[in-house]
Amino acid sequence: MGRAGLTAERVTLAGAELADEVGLEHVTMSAVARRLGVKDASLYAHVRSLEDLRGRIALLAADEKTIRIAEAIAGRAGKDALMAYANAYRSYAHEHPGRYTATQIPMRIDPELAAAAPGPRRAVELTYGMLRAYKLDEPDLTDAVRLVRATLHGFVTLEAAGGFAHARPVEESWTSCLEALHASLQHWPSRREGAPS
Amino acid sequence: MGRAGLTAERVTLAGAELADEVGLEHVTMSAVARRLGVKDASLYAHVRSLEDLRGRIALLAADEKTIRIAEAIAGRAGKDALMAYANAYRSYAHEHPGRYTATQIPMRIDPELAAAAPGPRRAVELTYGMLRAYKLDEPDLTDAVRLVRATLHGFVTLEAAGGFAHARPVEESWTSCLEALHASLQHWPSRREGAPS
DNA sequence: GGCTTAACCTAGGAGCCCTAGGTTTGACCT
DNA sequence: AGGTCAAACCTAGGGCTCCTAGGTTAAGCC
Repeated sequence: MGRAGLTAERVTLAGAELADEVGLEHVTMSAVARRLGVKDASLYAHVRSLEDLRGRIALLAADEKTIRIAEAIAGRAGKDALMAYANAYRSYAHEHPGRYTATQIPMRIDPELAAAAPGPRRAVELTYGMLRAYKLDEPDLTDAVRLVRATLHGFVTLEAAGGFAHARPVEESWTSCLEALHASLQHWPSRREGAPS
Repeated sequence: MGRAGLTAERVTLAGAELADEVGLEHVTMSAVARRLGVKDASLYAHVRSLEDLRGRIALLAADEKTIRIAEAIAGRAGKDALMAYANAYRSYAHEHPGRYTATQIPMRIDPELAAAAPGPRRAVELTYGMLRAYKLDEPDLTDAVRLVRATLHGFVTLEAAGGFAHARPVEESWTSCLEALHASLQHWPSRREGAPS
């Protein structure tokens, strides 16, 4: 039988696809190997361990998500940018639930591997840049970044976990929450006057 | 050898303790059995499966967390109640990280078991009650509940995952975010005038 | 004491992670 | 074209996990 042409990237991608289909917790070495038509032992030439594989999936997801967001907010500012950011964030989580949950694992990733991945670092830069229009100064700016990340992450994960059982359509709560978030940023507590539309 | 006097509750508690010590993903039938001085097969008389055990831990955690919050907000209202609620929420997550992560798992819990546990249902009631002082009407009220839950859950999980690497002390960001959240509730977008202090 | 129930056991199958060491393949070099 | 070498891929197997089936033992009740 011919060989599959495996590589760390291909293994990671197979794992990511599997994660989206069956959930990250069911991503196993054997399952990935089966999907690639290969024995599980063969994967260890490309990936150190299952945990390493999960870390690579997380890094891949971070990169993809960052790119999505960057495209979405390009050329926008203020409220426009916030909405684009949030919607890109949420739609990525919807389309790639397994990859997204991979990003929440406490990062015990190979440091040199993490250093090579631009995703996480760039994501932070994007968020700071997106908030620039609200004219916040440090340390308020960092607090605001954390509020935005917490709100989006929290909403998306609660939604995925089925935490919103009420009759009210989730979609409308989502836009309401974004409006409220925008208002928070505009009238940040420790600040005097308003900010852009 | 004498018998251990196992019961579903004791097994669940052992699992919860283990989860807080080593992380929920390392809570295994064998590990719980070892901790109880019993063979793993013996646990299946009390708990249907590993997933069932995880669900029971989640329910236990939901109950405990709800009680904590209820005690914290008793006799308070408005901003006072919001702060007490949030701090109780976060401190529970800090003290019981394993139990807390159990609450985020997509609930495939035995329905009749879930029906017997008052935690989740009561938690919702508490949150709605806590927000009463902000005088929001449906559907804004539900949206606000969702915003509060998302913000708290998001902040706490990002914090636990080591997502706040910046120099800014997390504690101060936390109070900032709560101030912002309070302001959001006070000036909810679709509403005219302000609300209580 | 006998009976019932439940608590706890041993034995074992199947699947998973990962290591050690062997074989084959493809690409490059002369 | 034939030789070389590193990589890709394999088989074999140990140890751990979840879970089932069926047997034994203790506790409570008449």
